[in-house]
Amino acid sequence: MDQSPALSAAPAREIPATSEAVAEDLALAIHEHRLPPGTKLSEDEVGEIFGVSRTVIRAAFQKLSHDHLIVLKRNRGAFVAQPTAREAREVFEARALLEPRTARSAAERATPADLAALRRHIDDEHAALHAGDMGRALRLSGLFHIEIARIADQDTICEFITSLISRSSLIISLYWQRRTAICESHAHDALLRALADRDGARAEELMKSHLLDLLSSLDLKSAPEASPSLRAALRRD
Amino acid sequence: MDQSPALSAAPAREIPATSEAVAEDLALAIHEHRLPPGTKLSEDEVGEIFGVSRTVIRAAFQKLSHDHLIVLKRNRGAFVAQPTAREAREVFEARALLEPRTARSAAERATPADLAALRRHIDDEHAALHAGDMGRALRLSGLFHIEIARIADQDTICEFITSLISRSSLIISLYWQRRTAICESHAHDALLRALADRDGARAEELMKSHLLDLLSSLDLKSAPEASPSLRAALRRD
DNA sequence: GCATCCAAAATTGTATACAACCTCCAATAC
DNA sequence: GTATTGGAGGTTGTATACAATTTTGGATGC
Repeated sequence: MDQSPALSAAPAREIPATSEAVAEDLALAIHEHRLPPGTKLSEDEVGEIFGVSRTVIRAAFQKLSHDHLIVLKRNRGAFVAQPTAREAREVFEARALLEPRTARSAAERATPADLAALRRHIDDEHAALHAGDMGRALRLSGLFHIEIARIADQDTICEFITSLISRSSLIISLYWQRRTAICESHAHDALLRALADRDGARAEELMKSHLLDLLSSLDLKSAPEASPSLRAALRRD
Repeated sequence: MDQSPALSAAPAREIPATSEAVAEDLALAIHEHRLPPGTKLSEDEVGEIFGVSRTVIRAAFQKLSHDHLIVLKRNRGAFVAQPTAREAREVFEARALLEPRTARSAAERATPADLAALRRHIDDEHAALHAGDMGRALRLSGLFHIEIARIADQDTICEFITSLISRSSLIISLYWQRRTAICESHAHDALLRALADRDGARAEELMKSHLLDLLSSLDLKSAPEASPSLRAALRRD
C-alpha cells in the first residue's frame, strides 16, 4: 500500500509540480524499477505525494499512457506497464528499422561538439557501470542513442526513437538476463569511432548489430521476473 | 468566430461523448480541412458543441497534441497544427523507413481475407475519387496503408504508421499540388498484386517508390496555402 | 465448506468554481 | 503620431465537489 518511498526519493520539488514534471519523475521511477510493473498508481496517493490535485496527475498519466509506460484501464485506474515478450520484440524490431539509418545520417552530420558530447556520455556510462550504478548506466546508455538521433537532425524520427528507448528501458529492466556478466560491451565506443570517421555505412551496420545483440541479451523465454514481489504475478489484470 | 458549422456536421452524437470520440471527430475535421491549420480551438466552444465539460475536451486535446494534429500553447490554448515543409519531409522520411519493410512482412502473412479487405479499400477509394469526394478518397487511401501495417501484425510499428498517416493527411491537404490531375495512380493496385503474389521484395520496392511519388507530388516550395482565409497567415504564433 | 449476493467503502469520471494568465484596447505621455 | 501603460474582459490552469463505477467484505443460502 505504502509506495511513497519509491517516489519520495525522486521529487523533492518545492511547490508547483507541473504535469510534465510529475510524468518525468514517474517515468524515472518506472525505468529504475522503483515502481515495479503491475503497480497500481492511485490518483489520490500520487497527487498527495507531489502536492497537486488529481487534475494534474491525470494529465501526467495520460502522457505516460501514450508512451506505454503505464496502462490506463477505464474505471480501474493506472498501472505500471508489464511489457510482454512479444511487445519487447516489437519494440526492438521498430528500433531496428529506425536507428541504423539514423546512425548513418548522424555520421554524415556530426560536428566535433556532437562527438565530444557522445564521448562524455560513454565515459559517464562506463563510470556508472564500474560504480555499480546500473540504473544510471542504463539511463545513460539510452541517452547515447537519443543523442545520435538528435545529431541526425530529424525531429520526427528522434521523437519515435526517444519513445522506443523509454520503453526499452522498462523492457531491459524486466527481461535482462542476470547471468550475463556486466555488459561492458564496447559497441558504443565502436559507434562513436565510426561517427568520428564519418563512415555512415559502418555506423549503420554497427547500430544494426548492436540492437540485435541487445535483443538477444534479453531472456524472453522465461516469465517476466516475478522475483522481488509476487504482487505483479498475482494480479489478474 | 463561429466555427460550429465545421464541427456540427460531424458529431450528431446522442448524449455522452467520450474524450476519444471527441478526439476522433476533431481529427476527422482537421483531416478534411473543415478546421483549417492555425484555427484556435476554444475549450468552452468545443465543449459546448459536443455537450461535455472542458475536462473531457482537455483530454481530447492532449491526445490530438500527442499526434501532432494540434499544438498546445501554455496559457494560450489549442491551435490546429500547421506542419512546416520540413516537418512534411520528416514525416515522409519516417514513413520511408517503416512502411516498405512492413509491406514486405505483410506480403509474407496476408491471408485471403486480408487481401479481400484491401481490395475493398481500393474499390471504395476509386469510387470516392470518381464521385469527386476527395476527402473520403484521402481517408481511404490512408486506411489502405494502415491495413497493410495491421496485416504485418506488428502492433508497435502499426501504431507509429497510423500516427504518421494521420499527420500525412493534414500535410497532403496543405501541400497538395492542385495542378496535378486526379491522382489516379495505380500504386495501390500494384501493391495489392505483389501482396497477393506473396512477393515481399516487390511489395517493399513498390511501397518505397510509392512514398517517394507521394512526397514529390507535394509542393513544398510555396508557402503552405493561405488561400481560403488569411487568418492562418496573419497569426503571428 | 463453498458459492452467491448485497451493501458499504473506495476509486475513478465528470462538472463546476475559482485563480492565474494572456490579450486587447483605450487612455496617457512624449 | 507613436509608444507605453493600465485595466477590463476573456481564456486557460488548477482544485474541489459530486456522480458513477468498481472493489471489498461479510452475511446468507445451499
